[in-house]
Amino acid sequence: MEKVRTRFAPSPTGMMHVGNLRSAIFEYLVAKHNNGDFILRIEDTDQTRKVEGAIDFIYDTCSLCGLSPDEGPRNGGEYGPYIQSERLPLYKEYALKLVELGKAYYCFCSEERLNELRAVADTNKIPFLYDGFCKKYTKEEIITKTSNGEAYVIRQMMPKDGISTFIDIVYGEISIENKLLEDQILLKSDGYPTYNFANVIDDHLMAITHVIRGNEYLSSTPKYNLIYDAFGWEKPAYIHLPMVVGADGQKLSKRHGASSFMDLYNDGYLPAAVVNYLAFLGWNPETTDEIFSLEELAKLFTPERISRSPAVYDVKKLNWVNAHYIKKLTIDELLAITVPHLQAAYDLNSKTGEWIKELVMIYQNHLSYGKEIVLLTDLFFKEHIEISGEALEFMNSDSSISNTLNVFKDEINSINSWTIDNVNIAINNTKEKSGAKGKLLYMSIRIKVSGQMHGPELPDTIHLLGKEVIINRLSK
RNA sequence: GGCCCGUUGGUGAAGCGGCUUAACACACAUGCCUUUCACGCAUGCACUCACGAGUUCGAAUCUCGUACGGGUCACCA
Repeated sequence: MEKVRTRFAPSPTGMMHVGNLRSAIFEYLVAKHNNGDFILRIEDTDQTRKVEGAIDFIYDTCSLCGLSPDEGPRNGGEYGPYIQSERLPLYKEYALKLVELGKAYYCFCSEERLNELRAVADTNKIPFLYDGFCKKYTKEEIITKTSNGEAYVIRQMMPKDGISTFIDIVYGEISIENKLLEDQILLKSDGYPTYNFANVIDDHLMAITHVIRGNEYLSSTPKYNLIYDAFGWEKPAYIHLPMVVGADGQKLSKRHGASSFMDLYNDGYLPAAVVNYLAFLGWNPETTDEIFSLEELAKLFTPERISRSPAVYDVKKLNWVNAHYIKKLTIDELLAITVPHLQAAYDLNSKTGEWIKELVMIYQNHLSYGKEIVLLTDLFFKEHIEISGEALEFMNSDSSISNTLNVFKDEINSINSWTIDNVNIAINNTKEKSGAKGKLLYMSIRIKVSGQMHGPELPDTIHLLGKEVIINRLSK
């Protein structure tokens, strides 16, 4: 059997969006499930949108996520080059071949004429399709025009009747009437190919067996198939992925929060957790388990189980998955994703390394992502804490509370050696001397010293806060 | 507007003609655990699968229509 080859083909336009990453994951998974190769190809045919450094970004994201390409611009391979701007002569050669085959033609139409055509279509409320005006030129006319330096593009010549049908592994049989297909541009006037052309040429030349991409390409796939047919090439298997949308059902974009992978990474999300979560966007294994490593996913992954309906990118679920991974982290790994955020937000100069370590540790089970540590621990860095809302209500709910807190303050004061055990003894003594117990004892103290109703173990919290701060807060 | 795709609970999502009295997870509620909250554990939570019709002994599952949502119609990918 021929070796399975998939490709991730991003355009280097900046950030790597979670939607792109998710495509890359699926592409990687299909390849690895079949012991195949995963290829990285850079589609930089739009010179106006090119962003410097974007290729590094793509590589960094892939390597953080464990999606290392078997072939690509940095590591090479026998099908290179893997950057489309370095393959320009190839596209021209194939475009010209297509002209010779009568499946493409030169077009000299100006932008003005095209705009007029569009305006007419618009007022008539019909879809705009290029009218094929330039098909009329003879070979001689074309030679004259081009040697005069007239700008031209090369357009694909579409059949005017019949129906094109293809099978998509996810969506099944898709049929589209040929008369709806536009004579799309293959080669732009700047000599660069369009995506529509370069993509097909490269997929074939690079021996890609499975084309995996977003379902926005579903309706244009027949156009690509026509190119394969014109050259007599074998067509790849198609796997179109359901779109990733935000909670409002709209296509995922900036306003849905941190949807660039690097933003997530910088906020202390773990790549393994993000990959795990993203793999479940529009796919699931038959089991009900949800936590899998990349290797496990590769074993399990079958494109037949990809869903057809849009997948909702849900940060709450991501948080849950990420929290799951955080709970398994070693202390050093945990420090790595939290301490930089603490440093950025608070003055840590007066704190010892031990203290910071203890702080981070008691929050390990409470953390959804690294940066959240800043939100959760502000009670350790604030000069004044405020008691309000439900917490204030609780403090006013029983007249015995202020006496309990006074007793507790005395107990804290009498501690000589500041240890968690001694803090515990102080709490126990307070219970005996004041008669307060359970919630009335613990919650009162918790609120008074932290201002919050939830948090890690109370003795741990008190110990970390320090005797001086505790006395201070109990005195207010 | 034409064409293509989708529509299961508060949310995400299984289900692919009888094994479904519709998984599982998040959220929520209750109980247990912990001398407190949380964590963890247990239990509960869709008399029903957008709506209408049809096929069938039998439909969330197949067909058609309607409604709603999305995608696509660039010298962008």
